[in-house]
Amino acid sequence: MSSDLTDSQPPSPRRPASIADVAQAAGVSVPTVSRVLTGAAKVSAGRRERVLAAIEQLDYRPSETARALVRGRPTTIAVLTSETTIFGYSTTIRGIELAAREAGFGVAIAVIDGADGESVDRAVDAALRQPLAGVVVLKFDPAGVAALGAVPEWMPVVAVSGELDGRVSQATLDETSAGRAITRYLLDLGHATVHHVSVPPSREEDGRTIGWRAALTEARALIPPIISGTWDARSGVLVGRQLATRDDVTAVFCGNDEIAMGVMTGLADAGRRVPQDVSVVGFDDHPLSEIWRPSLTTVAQDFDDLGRRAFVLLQHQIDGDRDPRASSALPAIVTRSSAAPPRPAA
Amino acid sequence: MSSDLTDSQPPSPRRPASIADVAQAAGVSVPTVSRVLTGAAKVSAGRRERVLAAIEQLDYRPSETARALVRGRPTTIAVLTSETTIFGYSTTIRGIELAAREAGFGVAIAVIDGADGESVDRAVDAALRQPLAGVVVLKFDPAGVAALGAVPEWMPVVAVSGELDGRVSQATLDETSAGRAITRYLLDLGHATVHHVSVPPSREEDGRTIGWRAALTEARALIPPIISGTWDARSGVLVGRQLATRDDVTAVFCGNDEIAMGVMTGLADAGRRVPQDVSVVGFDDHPLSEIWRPSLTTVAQDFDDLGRRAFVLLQHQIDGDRDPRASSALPAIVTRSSAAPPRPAA
DNA sequence: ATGAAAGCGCTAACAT
DNA sequence: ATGTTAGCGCTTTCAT
Repeated sequence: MSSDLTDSQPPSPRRPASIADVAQAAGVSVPTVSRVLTGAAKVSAGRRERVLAAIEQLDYRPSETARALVRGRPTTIAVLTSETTIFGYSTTIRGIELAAREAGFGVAIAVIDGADGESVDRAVDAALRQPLAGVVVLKFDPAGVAALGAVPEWMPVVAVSGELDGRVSQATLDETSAGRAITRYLLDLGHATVHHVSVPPSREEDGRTIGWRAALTEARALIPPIISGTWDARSGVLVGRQLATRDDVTAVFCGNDEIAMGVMTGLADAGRRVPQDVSVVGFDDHPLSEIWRPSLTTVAQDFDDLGRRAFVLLQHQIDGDRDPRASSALPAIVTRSSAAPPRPAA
Repeated sequence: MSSDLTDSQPPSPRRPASIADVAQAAGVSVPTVSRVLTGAAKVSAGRRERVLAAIEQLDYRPSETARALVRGRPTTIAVLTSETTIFGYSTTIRGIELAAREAGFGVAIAVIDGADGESVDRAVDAALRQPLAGVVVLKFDPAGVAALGAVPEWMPVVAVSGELDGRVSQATLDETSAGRAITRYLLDLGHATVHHVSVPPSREEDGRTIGWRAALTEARALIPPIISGTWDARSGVLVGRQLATRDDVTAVFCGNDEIAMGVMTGLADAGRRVPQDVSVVGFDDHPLSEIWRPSLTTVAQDFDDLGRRAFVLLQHQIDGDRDPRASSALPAIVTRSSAAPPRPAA
């Protein structure tokens, strides 16, 4: 006798409907609502209908927090990252998000402002203030490395990229092999050696740099000094202009595609042609690499998949697997037009 | 057969220590432990010491889940977006995150897979399962528009970009004025008219398209049919090749920089020079626009600031302000090298 | 099949 | 300053 459906529009409250609201609206007990929600026990068709209708009408969504409390496990994971706008980062994050959602987890994101202790702690603290089932740390750079160190022992965690550690689960792309392969590719084209413009490394030396050196060593080629770039493509332009002044530079392997584009621009600004005068290759397979002219020969990293694998690893941790696992994949060379055999020496 | 030799630590309980365990170990009441944890009230030095010691000894960590449940005031906001990898989106998200963290809020991110009802509901459900203080919807596209409609009435919400609505708080960039200004710029350069390649609009017609038409109308210029592009720069290449076959096209205004780069590539592939034969301008000021050759004349949108403004608006809503507010800013033209006066007619 | 009661771990309101 | 009493929103006994 209480719930006529006439009061169809409740004065939109500033708070979400609770399970009690639904129970009252449907004229059943709270556990009954819970039962239709979870399917834990049978509910008569009639009551189930009324409950479903009430849920619909009140736009009710169960509170994951309350569920987490009673079930003992949160359903949100956090991604710790220093960057969200760079192609590799954002694509990895998307991969994590997709995989997490399929598994019923939400994703929170915490941006680390810098690699210094205070910035890192602030970001990690901010992230850990919410109930978290686990954390994925994007360890593409020093800030990520620092962040990983600041995550408490007891928190399930997986690192993405970076040096293989063995003490923590890790999803990686085999940059070393890829760097070696693309350097080898340039060498096989006939270049005497390959110059290298690095991106800010997450450790002493990035995998791609290590691979580059390995290929050079194997080929007994001269190992030129590394040129340090930043994440900003504009730094590549400067490097390109520098390189244009040197006759001995015929092939350049850049730490990522943005830098490679910058280098090509700098080279072109100074009148050198790519690939006729200088071959340039990148790393990542940025969406614009194909559009760029000459189109960029590069290494395709499957960041989406990297993110997915990271989440799978994290789920193992969350499910109680204490042993760190590793997941690696081999990036593939994408041959386009920015690399060619060197011109015969004058 | 009971215990391994390695059982050096206190009998590691299968469950983490609770506040009750700490209270018991310290010989105080549960609220007292809570008080030293939160600092909500004074605790005598002696008891505080014992509590701290017990916490240390039991390796106790407060359950964020329980805290979240009891506090009621959520400290997380969610960002609903269909994209995380496109420059404008990811930069806006970063702006939101930074502003939110400064204010003590965490940021969850929910990706909308498509504009259809089911995808939208899934994303909104995923986001709303955790306690949320509010939601920011990135309404750059149809999926965002749909998502905004799926957010419950009672939830504080702000829309970013899109058509001005008045029924919801909204942070925007004045695309219409900007589109009009850059079209005007091309007209003033001497072009008879300006062709327009649009990006997928969030409504019938994007602000930049409206501005473009307005400028053309004001100048009594011919209004050519709109060419529809996608978010993929490669579609721009195709458009560019098409355009290259037409003698009447001397100026092209593209809906974003990636498309503009694609169009320039298509034009160049077909032997047309930019800006000598055709002027091309973009929208957004993508980081690579400056590196591109010829460097791209475009409209700089301050997405970071857009994100910040969105959060400020959301905080008003969260603080109880029921009235929708609007925050707008005017993007600025960045003059570079991809636009020039038309060649005198043959 | 259903409701009443208990309790997850914590903080807040109310006592003292 | 400290303990006692109530919940937060939900699931899970345990009766019926």
